[in-house]
Amino acid sequence: MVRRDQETARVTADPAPSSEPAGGYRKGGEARRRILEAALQVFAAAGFKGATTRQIAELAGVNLPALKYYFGGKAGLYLACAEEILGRYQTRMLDMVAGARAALDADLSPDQARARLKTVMETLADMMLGGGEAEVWSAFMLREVGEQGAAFDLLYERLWAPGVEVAAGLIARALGETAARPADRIQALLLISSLSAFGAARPVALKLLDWPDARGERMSDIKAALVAQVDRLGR
Amino acid sequence: MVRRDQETARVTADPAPSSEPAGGYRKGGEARRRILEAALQVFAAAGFKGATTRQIAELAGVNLPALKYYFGGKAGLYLACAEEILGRYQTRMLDMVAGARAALDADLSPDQARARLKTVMETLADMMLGGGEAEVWSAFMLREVGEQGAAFDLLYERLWAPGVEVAAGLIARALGETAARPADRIQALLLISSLSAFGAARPVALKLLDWPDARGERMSDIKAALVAQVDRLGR
DNA sequence: ACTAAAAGCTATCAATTGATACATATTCGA
DNA sequence: TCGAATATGTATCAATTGATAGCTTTTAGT
Repeated sequence: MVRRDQETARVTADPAPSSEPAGGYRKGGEARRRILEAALQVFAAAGFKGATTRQIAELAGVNLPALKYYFGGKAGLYLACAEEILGRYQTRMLDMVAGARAALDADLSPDQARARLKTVMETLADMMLGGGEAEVWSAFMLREVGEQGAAFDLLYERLWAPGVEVAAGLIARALGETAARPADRIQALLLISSLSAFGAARPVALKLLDWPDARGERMSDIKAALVAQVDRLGR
Repeated sequence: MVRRDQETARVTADPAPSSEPAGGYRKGGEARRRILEAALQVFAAAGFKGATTRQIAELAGVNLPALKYYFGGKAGLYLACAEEILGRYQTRMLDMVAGARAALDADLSPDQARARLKTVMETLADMMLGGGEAEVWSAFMLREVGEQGAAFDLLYERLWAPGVEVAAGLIARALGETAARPADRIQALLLISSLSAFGAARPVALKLLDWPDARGERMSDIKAALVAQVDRLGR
């Protein structure tokens, strides 16, 4: 599977404005946004290879060459999706992560660290499982984790590694340690990965629990279980 | 994506012996096994749609029509893989699961239940992460969980549901309950899903921990974290 | 050794898919 | 209003892919 880089692809292409078109035309940016939104959904549902450009174009309500025009091709569109997700995720999580980092740099008590970790996990659960648009982002990222695709490094450096590191730091502080040990990182990884029970494995989980969905009261049950796990860390 | 049923596919085909060929020819069964083995690996790595029949044929060292000859087509081969996995998994886990069930039916003490759950998790970790052939099976199943493909029902009924149910039963008993409550099932799901940190998300985990692999001493660290989680259940 | 069944192989087809050449339409600054 | 930049559309290509028709080779029973 050859995935040409977005830049490389656009060298052979003609006028394609990969970033936002300069002028701000009436319909131009609109089509670009619709394509990106459609691509997010289709890529999330089918992965890079499974998604077809025709599917995306149809869902976006544009014709096929529009994808090349705006993103240089399928690979460029995929990368643009990853960057879009990165931006949106950071917008949502930045305050919380920055707050946790600052608190860790200052003197955060073990109990405070534990409380913060609970909040982080609840927010993460809301985002990844809550039925909002972030659910699509999570599905996209989950595929990328498995496929080791073109966006892996980007998402790893900017999202996953910082996220796990903060969680590991909070765990370490909750246990009264000065810095995160490998065991803390393992616990952080296990904790975050357990969310996949209702993410990637949701069909199994819902069927097994005889739930129609994972909203409302049932979401509260999930969060309660997560909080309980945090509560018991190191005790 | 149209996936014809294996049987349907074989109606139009000619002499294809989907189950083991009658006679027991010298080379016949050998080729069939090689195809199945190759298909397991390729499907696990690329998913149903991502895998190509040519890839499988090449890895198996056979020509393309051999796939149709023995399995009726790509869809039939996929189903055969699922059944093969089911069989192999059950062979490995049956004793443990049956033992746990029997113990639950008899009077198992909370501490005994907890110890048994630890063993189950360690065995599961060895299978899913230990680098053996079962790792390929796990990858195959993980894709099926996400894609909700043709083998979903089969694997759910015969593998996932019984497995989670046993784990939930052990958790319930460990907590001194008489039967598994929904919260116990949730905990069981979270516990098992956390293994995906070193399954589907292994590249991320290894990079983050700066590990070359997850074997030997490092596997012990993972198991220790899992056992610790079980140890803290309900405490 | 002979025959029919079983197994294996080459060549090719039709459908799908990503890409793009090329024509047309729209927008906006002058 | 004119023209260049921008945007959208149609038609088509070449590569990939699953499938299979038809031929050859091997095997097992006699």
